[in-house]
Amino acid sequence: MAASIIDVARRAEVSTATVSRALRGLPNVSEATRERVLRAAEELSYAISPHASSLASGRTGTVGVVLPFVNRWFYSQVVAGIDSVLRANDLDLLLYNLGDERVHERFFARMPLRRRVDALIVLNLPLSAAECEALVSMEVPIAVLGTRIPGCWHVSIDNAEGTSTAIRHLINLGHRRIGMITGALGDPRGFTTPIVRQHAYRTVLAQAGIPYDPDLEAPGHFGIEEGASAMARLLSLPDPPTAVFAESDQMAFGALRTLNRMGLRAPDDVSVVGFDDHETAELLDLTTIAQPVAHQGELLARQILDALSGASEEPTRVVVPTRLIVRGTTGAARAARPRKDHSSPRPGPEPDQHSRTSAR
Amino acid sequence: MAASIIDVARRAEVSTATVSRALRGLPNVSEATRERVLRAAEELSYAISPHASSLASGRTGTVGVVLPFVNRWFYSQVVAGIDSVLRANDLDLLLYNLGDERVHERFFARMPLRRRVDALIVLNLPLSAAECEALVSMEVPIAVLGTRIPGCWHVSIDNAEGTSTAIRHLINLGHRRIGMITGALGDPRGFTTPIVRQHAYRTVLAQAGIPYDPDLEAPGHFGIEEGASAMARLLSLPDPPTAVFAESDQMAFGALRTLNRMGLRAPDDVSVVGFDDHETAELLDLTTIAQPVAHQGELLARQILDALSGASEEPTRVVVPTRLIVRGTTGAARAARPRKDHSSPRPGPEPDQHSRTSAR
DNA sequence: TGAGGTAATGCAATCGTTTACATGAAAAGA
DNA sequence: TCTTTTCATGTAAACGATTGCATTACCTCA
Repeated sequence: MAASIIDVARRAEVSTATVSRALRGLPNVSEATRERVLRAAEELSYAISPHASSLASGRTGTVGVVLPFVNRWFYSQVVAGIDSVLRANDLDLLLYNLGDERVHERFFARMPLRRRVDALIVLNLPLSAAECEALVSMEVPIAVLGTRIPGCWHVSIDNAEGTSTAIRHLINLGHRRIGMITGALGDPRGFTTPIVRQHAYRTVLAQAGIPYDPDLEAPGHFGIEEGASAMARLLSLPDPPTAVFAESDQMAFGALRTLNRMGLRAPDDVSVVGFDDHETAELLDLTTIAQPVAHQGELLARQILDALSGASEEPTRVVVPTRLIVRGTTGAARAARPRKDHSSPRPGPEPDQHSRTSAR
Repeated sequence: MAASIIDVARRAEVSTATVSRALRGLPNVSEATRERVLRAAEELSYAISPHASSLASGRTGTVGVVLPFVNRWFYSQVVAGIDSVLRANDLDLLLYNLGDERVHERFFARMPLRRRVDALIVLNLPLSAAECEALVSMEVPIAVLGTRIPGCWHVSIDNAEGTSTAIRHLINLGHRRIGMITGALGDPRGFTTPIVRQHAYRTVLAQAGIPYDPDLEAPGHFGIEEGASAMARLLSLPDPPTAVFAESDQMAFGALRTLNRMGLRAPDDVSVVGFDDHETAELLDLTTIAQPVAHQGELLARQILDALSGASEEPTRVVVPTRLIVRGTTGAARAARPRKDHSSPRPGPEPDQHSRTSAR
């Protein structure tokens, strides 16, 4: 049906080898023949068979992208970034959405990307050692966002730094009772980002001489609803926080909604800081730690291009900066206790003893 | 390096044909041999070469998804829906993001999906007749969301109905000066959805005996920012609207922000209705027309499965219902004029003469 | 016992390229 | 003028499956 390279060769009166070379712009083809071939291909509306080509050449022209949730703002943004640079280099993008645990397992049981892609981009996936091993054994370049896999290319933000900045911002405002709405900490699969952030949170508090209180860490699974209930939990504490750091804007949104529904206001009653600078953060006037999302996708794709072209032999690791964006949901701690005062009157404000820098 | 079917055949002491059949679970293979083959494959950690397989069989096991913006909430949601059912049927998803005009053109110039996918899913893309033709000429089943392409499978919402419902809701609340923040109407590429909605908007107004005023239609390009400035434009009219219908929640968000910044409030000063029921719509208490987004993706994928399995010969067309969700941004029209009253005192309220139903 | 049927397997052509190598002609150098 | 180079092109062997068409062995039934 569809024309094959043989038809083109016949029509241009050359061999298939020449057609192949001419069409791919390889050298050692005379201008005259090249043109003849191009014309023939055009006339037959010839389309190369990518599969035959891959089979023969061993290249697939395809990059696999594996991630947990396409439909979340963050990931879709990263994918867009990846797509833009991949596309510009004529690479196809094969998407694997492994949010569902079953799908995840099945993926690693069957490794459907084996021999199907020239490279792999892994976004923030929680992986067991065996799973990392499985990916690495595909023997293609791999670029990873967030997590670390030995021998792979890396892009990430400095989560510890970002988190510290957020917490220090709150401390500088005089807050001492600071809650954190954590990400998927309970998740048995173990995303690493939340762990790093939690650690930074604790460290900064410790540095500021603020005692650690496990009750102030409430899990929300990066969702709006979960963020909302996490906030509800925090507010129901005998000694509720005067400020809350949510490690994603979405959870912060949920938190704000809870405040609203309880008749409280940010920052008057509780200050709230998010993470990401989600597109609606500005809308809700949310103070947040911004990270360049789509840009990270572009960087990942660039790394892949480098790896593929052999431009740089050794995998690189790039850390992109975060930035504190102060908006309307954070403010100075009030001297008084927020509303619900059961017990334990708080000791005086005594601000800023340890903390110094706040943001860049 | 990697084991091929020949190695497996040798090890299991059968022919490659038998290996192929055994591995794919075809009949006419004795239990004993099948097991032997399976074991051999396992031991060699054999992975089939998808390209060789495609080349020989003519099937690719891949579905192409072509869309304008992966990073917008709506599309990422649809993609997630598609992915879930495709994945469950072992089909791969090749993503094509054609937001950029250049990329779009290049796509149609080179048709990189030709011979590369078993089927195509097209999301809401503005296509010229020639482009439709080009897609159809790929001779694979095509499922389309939103737009219409003759001979293809279709999923869509009833845009006219959804819009009418929104507008009638406002009319029933007593509004007579109703603005619309339209989508990509100015876009030379011509998305069809905005056109349908605009038409419905005009029709309902006409039915209600409300005179048409072109100034009340402000373009926002489905973006928050654009929605915001569209609202600003509407408010700066000599006789500004008392209610505004934005044909996407994102634009409605922008509109709300503008209201906020100008010190106005919904619904007290202006009622606002959105479209989509975006995840943050509830957060902002936005009245909106809800549509089942991920579900539409699933439907598209199912259509493709039907087409591929030959289950149903004729392409089908499914229209999924929308639903008015009344939240806090819409309210009864005030008798008085909103703030800015330059000229033309409005005639009395005279509500609901024509309109009847509001929602289901 | 032999014809006919069926289930399991093998043979070999095919899918449509790429690419190492061979070939020949023309250009360059001696 | 006679080697060498260099460049354009062709030949044919991969690449790694799938599948139509035998072939074989074993049943079944008359």
